[in-house]
Amino acid sequence: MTVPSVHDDVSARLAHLGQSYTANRRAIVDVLIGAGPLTLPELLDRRHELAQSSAYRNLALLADAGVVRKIIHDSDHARYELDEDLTGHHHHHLVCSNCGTVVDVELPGDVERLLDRSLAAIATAAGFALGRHDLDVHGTCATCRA
Amino acid sequence: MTVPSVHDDVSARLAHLGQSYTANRRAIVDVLIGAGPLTLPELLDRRHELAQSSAYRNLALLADAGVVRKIIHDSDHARYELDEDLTGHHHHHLVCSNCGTVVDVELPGDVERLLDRSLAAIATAAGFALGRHDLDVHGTCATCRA
DNA sequence: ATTTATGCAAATCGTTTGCAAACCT
DNA sequence: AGGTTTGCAAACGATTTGCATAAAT
Repeated sequence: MTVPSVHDDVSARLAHLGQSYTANRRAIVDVLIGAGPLTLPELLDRRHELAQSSAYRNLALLADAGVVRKIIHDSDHARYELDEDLTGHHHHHLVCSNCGTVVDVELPGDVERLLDRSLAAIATAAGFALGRHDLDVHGTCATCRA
Repeated sequence: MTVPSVHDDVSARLAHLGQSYTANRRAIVDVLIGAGPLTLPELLDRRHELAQSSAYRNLALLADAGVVRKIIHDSDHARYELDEDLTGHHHHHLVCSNCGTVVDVELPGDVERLLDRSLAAIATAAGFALGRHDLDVHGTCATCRA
Protein backbone atom coordinates (compact mmCIF):
# COMPACT_ATOMS: atom_id res chain seq x y z
CA MET A 1 0.00 0.00 0.00
CA THR A 2 2.97 2.31 0.54
CA VAL A 3 4.79 3.75 -2.41
CA PRO A 4 7.90 1.57 -2.23
CA SER A 5 5.81 -1.58 -2.40
CA VAL A 6 4.27 -0.36 -5.64
CA HIS A 7 7.71 -0.16 -7.19
CA ASP A 8 8.57 -3.61 -5.93
CA ASP A 9 5.39 -4.92 -7.42
CA VAL A 10 6.10 -3.25 -10.76
CA SER A 11 9.61 -4.57 -10.75
CA ALA A 12 8.34 -8.10 -10.16
CA ARG A 13 5.77 -7.87 -12.93
CA LEU A 14 8.35 -6.63 -15.38
CA ALA A 15 10.77 -9.37 -14.34
CA HIS A 16 8.02 -11.86 -15.04
CA LEU A 17 8.20 -10.71 -18.65
CA GLY A 18 11.98 -10.79 -18.66
CA GLN A 19 12.09 -7.01 -18.62
CA SER A 20 13.94 -4.67 -16.35
CA TYR A 21 12.70 -1.65 -14.44
CA THR A 22 14.57 1.15 -16.16
CA ALA A 23 14.74 4.80 -15.12
CA ASN A 24 12.22 5.86 -17.76
CA ARG A 25 9.76 3.21 -16.70
CA ARG A 26 10.14 4.20 -13.10
CA ALA A 27 9.60 7.83 -14.00
CA ILE A 28 6.34 6.96 -15.70
CA VAL A 29 5.13 4.91 -12.75
CA ASP A 30 6.12 7.70 -10.37
CA VAL A 31 4.02 10.21 -12.23
CA LEU A 32 1.05 7.87 -12.39
CA ILE A 33 1.23 7.17 -8.65
CA GLY A 34 0.43 10.77 -7.90
CA ALA A 35 -2.19 11.41 -10.54
CA GLY A 36 -5.50 10.30 -12.01
CA PRO A 37 -5.67 8.87 -15.53
CA LEU A 38 -3.32 10.92 -17.72
CA THR A 39 -2.98 11.45 -21.43
CA LEU A 40 0.42 11.19 -23.04
CA PRO A 41 0.87 14.98 -23.36
CA GLU A 42 -0.06 15.36 -19.70
CA LEU A 43 2.50 12.75 -18.79
CA LEU A 44 5.23 14.40 -20.84
CA ASP A 45 4.40 17.77 -19.29
CA ARG A 46 5.24 16.32 -15.91
CA ARG A 47 8.48 14.73 -17.05
CA HIS A 48 10.13 16.69 -19.80
CA GLU A 49 13.03 14.28 -20.02
CA LEU A 50 10.80 11.57 -21.46
CA ALA A 51 10.83 11.19 -25.23
CA GLN A 52 7.41 10.71 -26.74
CA SER A 53 8.20 7.47 -28.53
CA SER A 54 9.83 5.93 -25.49
CA ALA A 55 6.90 6.93 -23.35
CA TYR A 56 4.52 5.20 -25.75
CA ARG A 57 6.74 2.16 -25.91
CA ASN A 58 7.11 1.89 -22.17
CA LEU A 59 3.43 2.45 -21.53
CA ALA A 60 2.66 -0.40 -23.91
CA LEU A 61 5.15 -2.60 -22.10
CA LEU A 62 3.81 -1.63 -18.69
CA ALA A 63 0.29 -2.34 -19.92
CA ASP A 64 1.49 -5.75 -21.08
CA ALA A 65 2.92 -6.39 -17.67
CA GLY A 66 -0.40 -5.48 -16.07
CA VAL A 67 1.06 -2.43 -14.38
CA VAL A 68 -0.71 0.21 -16.40
CA ARG A 69 -4.15 0.28 -17.91
CA LYS A 70 -4.93 2.15 -21.10
CA ILE A 71 -8.37 3.71 -21.21
CA ILE A 72 -9.98 5.14 -24.31
CA HIS A 73 -13.09 7.22 -23.98
CA ASP A 74 -13.66 9.48 -26.90
CA SER A 75 -11.31 10.51 -29.58
CA ASP A 76 -8.14 12.49 -28.93
CA HIS A 77 -5.65 10.93 -26.60
CA ALA A 78 -5.85 7.68 -24.70
CA ARG A 79 -5.37 7.87 -20.96
CA TYR A 80 -3.18 5.72 -18.77
CA GLU A 81 -3.54 4.83 -15.11
CA LEU A 82 -2.07 2.32 -12.68
CA ASP A 83 -3.86 -1.00 -12.80
CA GLU A 84 -6.35 -1.80 -10.07
CA ASP A 85 -4.26 -4.78 -9.01
CA LEU A 86 -1.52 -2.38 -7.98
CA THR A 87 -3.65 0.17 -6.24
CA GLY A 88 -5.97 -2.41 -4.71
CA HIS A 89 -9.08 -0.39 -5.48
CA HIS A 90 -11.68 -1.54 -7.95
CA HIS A 91 -13.07 1.69 -9.32
CA HIS A 92 -14.99 3.29 -12.14
CA HIS A 93 -14.71 6.49 -14.14
CA LEU A 94 -16.48 9.79 -14.08
CA VAL A 95 -15.74 11.32 -17.47
CA CYS A 96 -16.30 14.96 -18.32
CA SER A 97 -18.00 15.13 -21.70
CA ASN A 98 -16.60 18.59 -22.21
CA CYS A 99 -12.94 18.50 -21.27
CA GLY A 100 -12.34 14.76 -21.11
CA THR A 101 -11.00 14.75 -17.58
CA VAL A 102 -11.43 11.42 -15.84
CA VAL A 103 -11.95 10.98 -12.11
CA ASP A 104 -11.80 7.62 -10.37
CA VAL A 105 -14.78 6.71 -8.19
CA GLU A 106 -15.95 3.66 -6.26
CA LEU A 107 -19.40 2.17 -5.91
CA PRO A 108 -20.77 1.22 -2.50
CA GLY A 109 -19.76 -2.33 -1.71
CA ASP A 110 -23.26 -3.77 -1.81
CA VAL A 111 -24.04 -2.18 -5.17
CA GLU A 112 -20.80 -3.41 -6.63
CA ARG A 113 -21.49 -6.95 -5.42
CA LEU A 114 -25.01 -6.98 -6.78
CA LEU A 115 -23.75 -5.64 -10.08
CA ASP A 116 -21.02 -8.24 -10.27
CA ARG A 117 -23.50 -11.02 -9.75
CA SER A 118 -25.84 -9.71 -12.45
CA LEU A 119 -23.03 -9.28 -14.91
CA ALA A 120 -21.79 -12.80 -14.32
CA ALA A 121 -25.25 -14.16 -15.08
CA ILE A 122 -25.66 -12.05 -18.19
CA ALA A 123 -22.23 -12.89 -19.57
CA THR A 124 -22.75 -16.59 -19.06
CA ALA A 125 -26.12 -16.45 -20.78
CA ALA A 126 -24.49 -14.79 -23.77
CA GLY A 127 -21.72 -17.38 -23.94
CA PHE A 128 -19.02 -15.02 -22.73
CA ALA A 129 -16.22 -15.97 -20.38
CA LEU A 130 -16.28 -13.07 -17.98
CA GLY A 131 -13.43 -10.62 -17.67
CA ARG A 132 -13.27 -7.23 -16.10
CA HIS A 133 -16.00 -4.64 -16.30
CA ASP A 134 -15.78 -0.89 -16.70
CA LEU A 135 -18.45 1.52 -15.76
CA ASP A 136 -18.06 4.96 -17.24
CA VAL A 137 -20.35 7.73 -16.14
CA HIS A 138 -20.44 10.71 -18.45
CA GLY A 139 -21.34 14.17 -17.28
CA THR A 140 -20.02 17.69 -16.96
CA CYS A 141 -17.43 18.45 -14.34
CA ALA A 142 -17.65 21.37 -11.92
CA THR A 143 -14.90 23.30 -13.72
CA CYS A 144 -16.56 23.07 -17.12
CA ARG A 145 -19.87 24.14 -15.62
CA ALA A 146 -18.42 27.20 -13.86
CA MET B 1 -41.55 0.52 -32.15
CA THR B 2 -42.07 -0.85 -35.67
CA VAL B 3 -39.48 -0.17 -38.30
CA PRO B 4 -41.34 2.59 -40.15
CA SER B 5 -41.63 4.61 -36.96
CA VAL B 6 -37.88 4.53 -36.54
CA HIS B 7 -37.49 6.20 -39.90
CA ASP B 8 -40.08 8.82 -38.98
CA ASP B 9 -38.21 9.48 -35.78
CA VAL B 10 -34.90 9.81 -37.58
CA SER B 11 -36.45 12.10 -40.13
CA ALA B 12 -37.79 14.33 -37.38
CA ARG B 13 -34.48 14.49 -35.57
CA LEU B 14 -32.67 15.44 -38.75
CA ALA B 15 -35.29 18.06 -39.57
CA HIS B 16 -34.69 19.50 -36.13
CA LEU B 17 -31.14 20.22 -37.28
CA GLY B 18 -32.32 21.55 -40.61
CA GLN B 19 -31.08 18.43 -42.34
CA SER B 20 -32.85 16.11 -44.68
CA TYR B 21 -33.12 12.34 -44.64
CA THR B 22 -31.19 11.41 -47.75
CA ALA B 23 -30.90 8.00 -49.37
CA ASN B 24 -27.40 7.44 -47.96
CA ARG B 25 -28.50 8.32 -44.48
CA ARG B 26 -31.46 6.03 -44.75
CA ALA B 27 -29.23 3.25 -46.02
CA ILE B 28 -27.04 3.61 -42.94
CA VAL B 29 -29.99 3.59 -40.57
CA ASP B 30 -31.43 0.56 -42.36
CA VAL B 31 -28.27 -1.41 -41.84
CA LEU B 32 -28.03 -0.41 -38.19
CA ILE B 33 -31.63 -1.43 -37.54
CA GLY B 34 -30.80 -5.03 -38.30
CA ALA B 35 -27.43 -5.27 -36.62
CA GLY B 36 -25.51 -4.82 -33.42
CA PRO B 37 -22.86 -2.12 -33.12
CA LEU B 38 -20.90 -2.04 -36.39
CA THR B 39 -17.53 -0.72 -37.42
CA LEU B 40 -17.24 1.36 -40.54
CA PRO B 41 -15.76 -1.45 -42.64
CA GLU B 42 -18.57 -3.73 -41.49
CA LEU B 43 -21.08 -1.10 -42.49
CA LEU B 44 -19.53 -0.63 -45.92
CA ASP B 45 -19.46 -4.38 -46.45
CA ARG B 46 -23.21 -4.42 -46.10
CA ARG B 47 -23.76 -1.49 -48.44
CA HIS B 48 -21.16 -1.32 -51.15
CA GLU B 49 -22.70 1.76 -52.70
CA LEU B 50 -21.68 3.87 -49.71
CA ALA B 51 -18.50 5.89 -50.07
CA GLN B 52 -16.28 5.80 -47.05
CA SER B 53 -16.06 9.53 -46.56
CA SER B 54 -19.79 10.03 -46.92
CA ALA B 55 -20.44 7.25 -44.47
CA TYR B 56 -18.18 8.92 -41.92
CA ARG B 57 -19.78 12.28 -42.57
CA ASN B 58 -23.29 10.95 -42.29
CA LEU B 59 -22.55 8.97 -39.18
CA ALA B 60 -21.21 12.11 -37.56
CA LEU B 61 -24.34 13.98 -38.56
CA LEU B 62 -26.60 11.20 -37.33
CA ALA B 63 -24.69 11.15 -34.06
CA ASP B 64 -25.21 14.89 -33.78
CA ALA B 65 -28.90 14.40 -34.33
CA GLY B 66 -28.98 11.80 -31.56
CA VAL B 67 -29.85 9.02 -33.97
CA VAL B 68 -26.61 7.13 -33.82
CA ARG B 69 -24.18 6.58 -31.00
CA LYS B 70 -20.47 6.16 -31.57
CA ILE B 71 -18.78 3.75 -29.21
CA ILE B 72 -15.06 3.37 -28.83
CA HIS B 73 -13.67 0.41 -26.98
CA ASP B 74 -10.12 -0.30 -27.88
CA SER B 75 -8.09 0.95 -30.74
CA ASP B 76 -8.90 0.11 -34.33
CA HIS B 77 -12.32 1.14 -35.55
CA ALA B 78 -15.06 2.89 -33.67
CA ARG B 79 -18.46 1.22 -33.66
CA TYR B 80 -21.82 2.75 -34.37
CA GLU B 81 -25.27 1.78 -33.17
CA LEU B 82 -28.74 3.27 -33.04
CA ASP B 83 -29.25 5.48 -30.02
CA GLU B 84 -31.18 4.08 -27.08
CA ASP B 85 -33.81 6.77 -27.49
CA LEU B 86 -34.71 5.28 -30.83
CA THR B 87 -34.73 1.66 -29.83
CA GLY B 88 -36.29 2.33 -26.44
CA HIS B 89 -33.93 -0.06 -24.66
CA HIS B 90 -31.34 1.13 -22.20
CA HIS B 91 -28.57 -1.39 -22.55
CA HIS B 92 -24.93 -2.17 -21.94
CA HIS B 93 -22.15 -3.84 -23.86
CA LEU B 94 -20.53 -7.22 -23.75
CA VAL B 95 -17.23 -6.76 -25.54
CA CYS B 96 -15.05 -9.60 -26.75
CA SER B 97 -11.46 -8.84 -25.80
CA ASN B 98 -10.26 -11.00 -28.62
CA CYS B 99 -12.25 -10.09 -31.73
CA GLY B 100 -13.84 -6.85 -30.57
CA THR B 101 -17.40 -7.92 -31.27
CA VAL B 102 -19.96 -6.07 -29.19
CA VAL B 103 -23.26 -7.52 -28.01
CA ASP B 104 -26.01 -5.44 -26.44
CA VAL B 105 -27.34 -6.67 -23.08
CA GLU B 106 -29.75 -5.36 -20.45
CA LEU B 107 -29.51 -5.45 -16.69
CA PRO B 108 -32.45 -6.62 -14.59
CA GLY B 109 -34.68 -3.63 -13.80
CA ASP B 110 -33.98 -3.59 -10.09
CA VAL B 111 -30.22 -3.74 -10.56
CA GLU B 112 -30.34 -0.96 -13.11
CA ARG B 113 -32.39 1.22 -10.79
CA LEU B 114 -30.11 0.66 -7.84
CA LEU B 115 -27.11 1.40 -10.00
CA ASP B 116 -28.68 4.59 -11.33
CA ARG B 117 -29.30 5.83 -7.84
CA SER B 118 -25.75 5.10 -6.72
CA LEU B 119 -24.27 6.79 -9.73
CA ALA B 120 -26.37 9.88 -9.21
CA ALA B 121 -25.11 10.16 -5.65
CA ILE B 122 -21.50 9.62 -6.65
CA ALA B 123 -21.61 12.09 -9.50
CA THR B 124 -23.17 14.78 -7.35
CA ALA B 125 -20.56 14.24 -4.67
CA ALA B 126 -17.83 14.74 -7.26
CA GLY B 127 -19.42 17.92 -8.62
CA PHE B 128 -20.52 16.35 -11.86
CA ALA B 129 -23.80 17.06 -13.60
CA LEU B 130 -24.92 13.58 -14.48
CA GLY B 131 -25.24 12.39 -18.03
CA ARG B 132 -25.53 8.93 -19.44
CA HIS B 133 -23.62 5.93 -18.19
CA ASP B 134 -22.05 3.07 -20.07
CA LEU B 135 -21.26 -0.27 -18.63
CA ASP B 136 -18.87 -2.36 -20.67
CA VAL B 137 -18.21 -5.92 -19.70
CA HIS B 138 -15.11 -7.44 -21.24
CA GLY B 139 -14.70 -11.12 -21.80
CA THR B 140 -14.17 -13.73 -24.46
CA CYS B 141 -17.05 -14.63 -26.73
CA ALA B 142 -18.11 -18.18 -27.50
CA THR B 143 -16.71 -18.05 -31.03
CA CYS B 144 -13.26 -16.95 -29.93
CA ARG B 145 -13.20 -19.61 -27.25
CA ALA B 146 -14.15 -22.42 -29.61
C1' DA C 1 -30.31 28.42 -60.35
C1' DT C 2 -29.13 27.75 -55.95
C1' DT C 3 -28.33 25.02 -52.29
C1' DT C 4 -26.98 20.64 -50.33
C1' DA C 5 -24.91 15.95 -50.62
C1' DT C 6 -21.59 13.06 -52.60
C1' DG C 7 -17.09 10.89 -53.59
C1' DC C 8 -12.47 11.11 -54.74
C1' DA C 9 -8.01 12.28 -53.22
C1' DA C 10 -5.19 14.69 -50.07
C1' DA C 11 -4.42 16.20 -45.33
C1' DT C 12 -4.50 15.37 -40.21
C1' DC C 13 -2.94 13.60 -36.11
C1' DG C 14 -2.36 10.12 -32.42
C1' DT C 15 0.36 6.30 -32.29
C1' DT C 16 3.85 2.94 -33.95
C1' DT C 17 8.19 1.58 -35.90
C1' DG C 18 13.14 1.53 -38.15
C1' DC C 19 17.44 2.43 -37.06
C1' DA C 20 21.72 4.26 -35.18
C1' DA C 21 23.62 6.05 -30.96
C1' DA C 22 23.84 5.61 -25.82
C1' DC C 23 23.54 2.39 -21.85
C1' DC C 24 24.00 -1.02 -19.22
C1' DT C 25 26.45 -5.42 -17.03
C1' DA D 1 31.65 -7.22 -26.28
C1' DG D 2 26.53 -8.48 -26.37
C1' DG D 3 22.15 -7.29 -25.55
C1' DT D 4 18.75 -3.74 -24.33
C1' DT D 5 16.80 0.95 -24.25
C1' DT D 6 16.56 5.31 -26.01
C1' DG D 7 15.27 9.16 -29.16
C1' DC D 8 14.95 11.07 -33.55
C1' DA D 9 12.58 10.95 -37.72
C1' DA D 10 9.78 8.50 -40.85
C1' DA D 11 5.75 5.46 -41.44
C1' DC D 12 0.96 3.96 -40.39
C1' DG D 13 -3.88 4.05 -40.38
C1' DA D 14 -8.41 5.65 -38.88
C1' DT D 15 -10.84 9.63 -39.56
C1' DT D 16 -11.47 14.30 -41.48
C1' DT D 17 -11.51 17.72 -44.95
C1' DG D 18 -11.04 20.46 -49.68
C1' DC D 19 -12.92 20.69 -53.74
C1' DA D 20 -15.27 19.75 -57.99
C1' DT D 21 -19.33 17.11 -59.61
C1' DA D 22 -24.08 15.35 -59.08
C1' DA D 23 -28.62 15.56 -56.95
C1' DA D 24 -32.53 17.70 -55.37
C1' DT D 25 -35.90 21.38 -54.85
